[in-house]
Amino acid sequence: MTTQLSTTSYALLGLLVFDSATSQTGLTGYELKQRADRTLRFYWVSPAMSQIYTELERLSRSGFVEGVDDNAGKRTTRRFRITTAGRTSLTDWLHTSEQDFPILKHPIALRLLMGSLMGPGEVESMLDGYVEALAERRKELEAVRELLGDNEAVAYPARVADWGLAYYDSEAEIVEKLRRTL
Amino acid sequence: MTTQLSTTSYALLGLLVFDSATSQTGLTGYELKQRADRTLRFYWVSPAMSQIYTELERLSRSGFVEGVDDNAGKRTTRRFRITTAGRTSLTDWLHTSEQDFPILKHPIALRLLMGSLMGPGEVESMLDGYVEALAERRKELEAVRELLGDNEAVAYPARVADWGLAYYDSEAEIVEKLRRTL
DNA sequence: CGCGCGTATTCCTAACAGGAACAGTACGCT
DNA sequence: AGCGTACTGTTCCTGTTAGGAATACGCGCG
Repeated sequence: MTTQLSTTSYALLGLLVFDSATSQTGLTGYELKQRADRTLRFYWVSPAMSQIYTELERLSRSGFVEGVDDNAGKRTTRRFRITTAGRTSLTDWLHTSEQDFPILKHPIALRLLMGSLMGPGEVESMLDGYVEALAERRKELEAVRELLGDNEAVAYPARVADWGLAYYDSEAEIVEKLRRTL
Repeated sequence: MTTQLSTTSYALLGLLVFDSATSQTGLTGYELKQRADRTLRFYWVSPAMSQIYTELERLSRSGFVEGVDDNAGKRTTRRFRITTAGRTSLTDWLHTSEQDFPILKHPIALRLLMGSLMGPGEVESMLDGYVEALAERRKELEAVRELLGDNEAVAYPARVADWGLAYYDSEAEIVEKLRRTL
């Protein structure tokens, strides 16, 4: 009897697993959001704050995470750790679930589709802007990649980062080539 | 005073513009869904039926589309056409709005992040499965591309399709290379 | 004629985004 | 010491989106 969770739930569980490798105390919702912003957003979405807290609530009810009140300092916050049940659920998911195809929401491609409704210079400058944005993104991801180094413990995250970098490179190349055909 | 619409709204308006080039009668919500499934889903999401109808309702209230009852045949359906106001709104959007960065929801990359929690063979077979799915997708998009041909009227959609094909190729290459490093 | 499939629409529910609101904490500046 | 500001931490609200179930008509086929 496995409780059904959303992919985003499992993504958060994953973050908590990685945290548990180096820390006993667990993470607050706020900290979880920061980690998601740093890494998850490149390959998935970084969930809204509101969603993180509701997700933690749900995971907590299912027994996959446990929230402990932290009274260090006057202010009380809740720190969440993954439970063994949570670990099991996560690995079960990794083993069994259908992997579905990536979803792309590509506003630039969508606009290009209607390129005939735009002026000729406009399409070009849109694509140029996109190439710039890609370079920026690449730089951000590069910083993450360097942080990972060649540490064996984070070999998989490093591979994913490399994947992302290669993707940005190829995307930039495709768009530049495309721009020249206009 | 431009009414604020979602990107998906504009995507639907775009479909209606293209339709209006070849037909007077307009499209039903159902037909709109089919067109979205055929083309939009590669670069954006194909909205759920429920969303298409609510979107049409909203667009209709804003005066960007007009719905006409169609009594040909015994059954009454509503067919929607874009209005001149709708056209204006769409081109305004193409001209002025911020273009934001694509959003990728990549379940495979997400799983690979947690590769250390999976068995060694599992990661490989996951990637293999993905490469296969990519090939299938590519074939579907190729069919769309061939439909477009080198017709000047759909030059932009053809370019977007080419972009998509190049993306699938590069993605497959990256993943295959990645798989070899495991 | 009855069955199944494609067409067409509506409704319901849960997930999700985004931001406002609120409050405590830390730190530097004067 | 007091003040402002930025960061941390959580909750709430509203609207949007996803997904699927439910309904119903039409058409063609055995």
